[in-house]
Amino acid sequence: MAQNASVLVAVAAGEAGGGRLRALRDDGSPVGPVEQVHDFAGAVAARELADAPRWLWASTTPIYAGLLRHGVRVARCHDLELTEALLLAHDGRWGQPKGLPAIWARLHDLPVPADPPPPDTNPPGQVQAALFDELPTTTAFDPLEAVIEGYANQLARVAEAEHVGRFRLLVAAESAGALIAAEMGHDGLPWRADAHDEVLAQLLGEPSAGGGPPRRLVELTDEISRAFGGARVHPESPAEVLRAFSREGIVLPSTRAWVLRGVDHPAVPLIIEFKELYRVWTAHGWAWRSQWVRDGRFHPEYVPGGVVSGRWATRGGGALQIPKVVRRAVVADEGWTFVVADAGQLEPRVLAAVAGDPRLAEAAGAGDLYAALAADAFSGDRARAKVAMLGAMYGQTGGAAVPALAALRARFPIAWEYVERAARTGEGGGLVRSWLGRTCPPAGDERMSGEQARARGRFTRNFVIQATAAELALTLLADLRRRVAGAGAQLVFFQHDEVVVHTPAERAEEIVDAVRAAGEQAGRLLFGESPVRFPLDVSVVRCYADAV
DNA sequence: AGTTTCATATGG
DNA sequence: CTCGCCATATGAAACT
Repeated sequence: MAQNASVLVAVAAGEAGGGRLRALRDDGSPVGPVEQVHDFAGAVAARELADAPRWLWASTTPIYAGLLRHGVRVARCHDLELTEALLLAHDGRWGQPKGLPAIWARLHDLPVPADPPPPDTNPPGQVQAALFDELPTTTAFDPLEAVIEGYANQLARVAEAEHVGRFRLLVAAESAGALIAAEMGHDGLPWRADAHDEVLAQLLGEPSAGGGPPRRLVELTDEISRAFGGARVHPESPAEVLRAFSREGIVLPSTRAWVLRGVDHPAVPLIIEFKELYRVWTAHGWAWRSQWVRDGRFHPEYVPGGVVSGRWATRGGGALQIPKVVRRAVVADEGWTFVVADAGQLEPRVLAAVAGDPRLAEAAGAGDLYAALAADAFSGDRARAKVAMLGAMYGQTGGAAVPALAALRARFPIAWEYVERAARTGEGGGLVRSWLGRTCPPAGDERMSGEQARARGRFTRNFVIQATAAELALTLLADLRRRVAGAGAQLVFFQHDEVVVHTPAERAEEIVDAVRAAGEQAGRLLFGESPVRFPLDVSVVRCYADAV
């Protein structure tokens, strides 16, 4: 590549499919003039084919959705708004407006406009960018110039981060995640209506004609009413269920399933079954499918960085809470298969790595961390080792796990101190960061009561682990995306520590290797030559429900 | 009637 | 074992 070739291209999508582009050097300084194009997607596609630059834009979600609809994909980008959120939080300025107009206004000492509210739940296919409809009308504001200025400013601020190299990795991973989220939402998760119908028919019976409760729910309602002596009870109403029990002399604090399980009454198993089925009917039944599945694909709208810890969220569709039974409907296309990979025991492994506790790291070098932990410090009792580990990461203080926690503390003092320190920082009103530098939001109130402070301590204690786990998963995903692109496979689902690849069946072994390589690479990128391993449980299955 | 909160389920 | 973390989504119940 020629010495002055640009590696970055700043863009601003315009109206009617047009847009403007400007090539930049590595340091963010412009190389050539502003290029005005009428076919924005076409221009991006041509440039991507020529030398695959890093695309610099205000926000991936709206711009890339438009490109994807034109069949255009890119390898790399820098998402200005997501990066701004990371930088503001790193600076203790969580929650300030991060949209392009706000970024620009801060640079020019002008009043900072509020960000537009997130869009309401969109019906599938209607996700549309209105990004540039709501910009200030100031003549000085130019979206493309604002993107370029904002980038130069962000480069300088990133260089001031506490751990610069790590923070750069975080910015890259966050931006790559935004590309992947848009692609996954666009491509969708294979969803077979006939298999879904089979599950629903088996659980619920046939749907009723008027959209009312299906046969099995009607039957259960009758049986429950009979179990209460014949008076009509609506089991979907917790208040009514509590009243029905109290008429029988049974007073309950709630109708939660685990409370009911402790009650000896003929209605209990019926109510529990009703709740499970009612849930499937309302949240993942026929109505859900007609809203979210089209042409054999479920299209959720992922929100990268939507959770404070850096995990993704979704808007609508409940993609991250698909019940296991319903996953029967996720079936690979004919001649295709799924490679499902799950980063097991991710959070304790992350703790071992970030704390640098050699003894815990040794356990985390094993395939089953809890078993290794048990052999080391819990006389082989794996279950006890696991509750102790979870209790330490969540800040458990009471219950049966207390002696196990003491054993953990005695045996792994360095890891223990790492989470304790995070908790103390939170209790004292301080901020904590993930390994790559994602910073937690500040406490809501300046002065915290004792219980509030303890709750805040549990939050910051867990944040340092959960947020680091999220960035390991994101790094893995970004690396995997590069690896699967050449095999004609697609990433179709991602849920915190689990990824599903849809691949031509004959390429499955290649994808399995790619997944394992991505896992190892992600561990190395974050933690260098740490002995901690991040092994993946990998299944090759035609149906998602069959993944182990 | 429309909006907010509660209760309960699901996922990690 | 319901404890301690992060979420979304639904309908019912409680409000304005």
